[in-house]
Amino acid sequence: MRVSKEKAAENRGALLQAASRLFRKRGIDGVGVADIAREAGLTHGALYAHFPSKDALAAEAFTHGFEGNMADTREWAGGRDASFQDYVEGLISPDMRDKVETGCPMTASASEVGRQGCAVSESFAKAFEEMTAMLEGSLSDAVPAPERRRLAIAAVVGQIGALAVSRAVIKSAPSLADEVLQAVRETIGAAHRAESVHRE
Amino acid sequence: MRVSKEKAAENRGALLQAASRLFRKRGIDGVGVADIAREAGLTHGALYAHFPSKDALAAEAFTHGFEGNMADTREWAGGRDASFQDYVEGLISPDMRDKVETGCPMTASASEVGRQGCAVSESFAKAFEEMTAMLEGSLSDAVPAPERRRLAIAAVVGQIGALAVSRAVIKSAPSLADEVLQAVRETIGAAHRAESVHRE
DNA sequence: TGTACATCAGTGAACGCGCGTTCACTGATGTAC
DNA sequence: TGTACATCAGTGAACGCGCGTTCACTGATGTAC
Repeated sequence: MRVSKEKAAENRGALLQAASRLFRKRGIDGVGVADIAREAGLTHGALYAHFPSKDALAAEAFTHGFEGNMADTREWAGGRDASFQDYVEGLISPDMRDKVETGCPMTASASEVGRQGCAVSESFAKAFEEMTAMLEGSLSDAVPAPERRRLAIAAVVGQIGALAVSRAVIKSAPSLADEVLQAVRETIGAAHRAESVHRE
Repeated sequence: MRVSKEKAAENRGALLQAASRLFRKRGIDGVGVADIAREAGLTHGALYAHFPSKDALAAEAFTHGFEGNMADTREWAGGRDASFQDYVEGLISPDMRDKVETGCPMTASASEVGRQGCAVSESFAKAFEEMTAMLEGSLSDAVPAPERRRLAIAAVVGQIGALAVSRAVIKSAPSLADEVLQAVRETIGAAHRAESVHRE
């Protein structure tokens, strides 16, 4: 039965939200379109009125999840006027590791994206650039411009790698899971300090 | 029909080899047991004479692939008496990114392992420790002992993260794919230099 | 060494199930008069 | 504003297919005598 434009837009949003959450939790290959539709309170047929295929949904859901996560991060950072070091401490932490379903989709799906279609790869690349720009902006003038981008890229990669590894080993080696996060935080901190020009 | 002990052991090895290669290429959820058996020249039923379940096979295949990759790396490193910097340059490179099927299983499956069973997590943790120990051993006395392990962990995480990100964006942003590798290499290099004690 | 037979690696059909996608249909919405 | 009707979001059965796993069976291997 037909539904109002507002309701249709709302349903589309619910599908994106459900897809985004489930893909992060169980992986893109680990979730079926029926699961997504059910969580959004619809049937699987309705999904195809909004998205041409699962792959197209995956790409949009990736962007949707990333934008939501970026908004949360910006709010968190804005409240404390976050420095680069604040970002590194906040993003590469046990809290972030345990927040899979609402956390960063790049981290949740890093090693799967290369096997998905081109649309998902594009969503990932855009998200990576946006995250990098945010971190780059948090670096002070003490770090010369070219090294700013380099450090920002390394921090984002460090977050993605550290959270993925920490999640991978937490079932069998919980203390290693925490050690990994700390090691990456400290190493990025050391590189940050090394690249800073101190003139007094 | 029954088969000689030697042939059975050989078939088991072929199953592990096929599983290991396919899991790296298409992901654990992206490969069926029939695909694996077919590549090993057997039928899917035979697989269950060697492994109790797909999950158990995945854990063994992970270790198998990792051991093979470690042997290759040790041979490569032994030939040139590799330093920490050599490892970083060699492991975080476009060559390694393009070598998915025979490359490091940790890198190929990083974000999927957390969703697999405990056996796979254990294989991952063991592999991570082994890789870390190898890199730690490559660091000279110029770096104090506690920082050696920290740098080694960061380098392994850096490799896993950098290759995963590079593979994720290569379809849509090839130049970013290379930039990421270089940025991580240089940042680990900077941290390495910063942690080295220079007494003259 | 030769024979009888238990073992078991491997086969292939079958199990129930969930997958992504399609499609004829429904009926409230939105529009044209 | 009231009525007639085209639109189309959503339903649910059905499509063909592949999934992981089980199992009765085969027949060469390995062993006991």
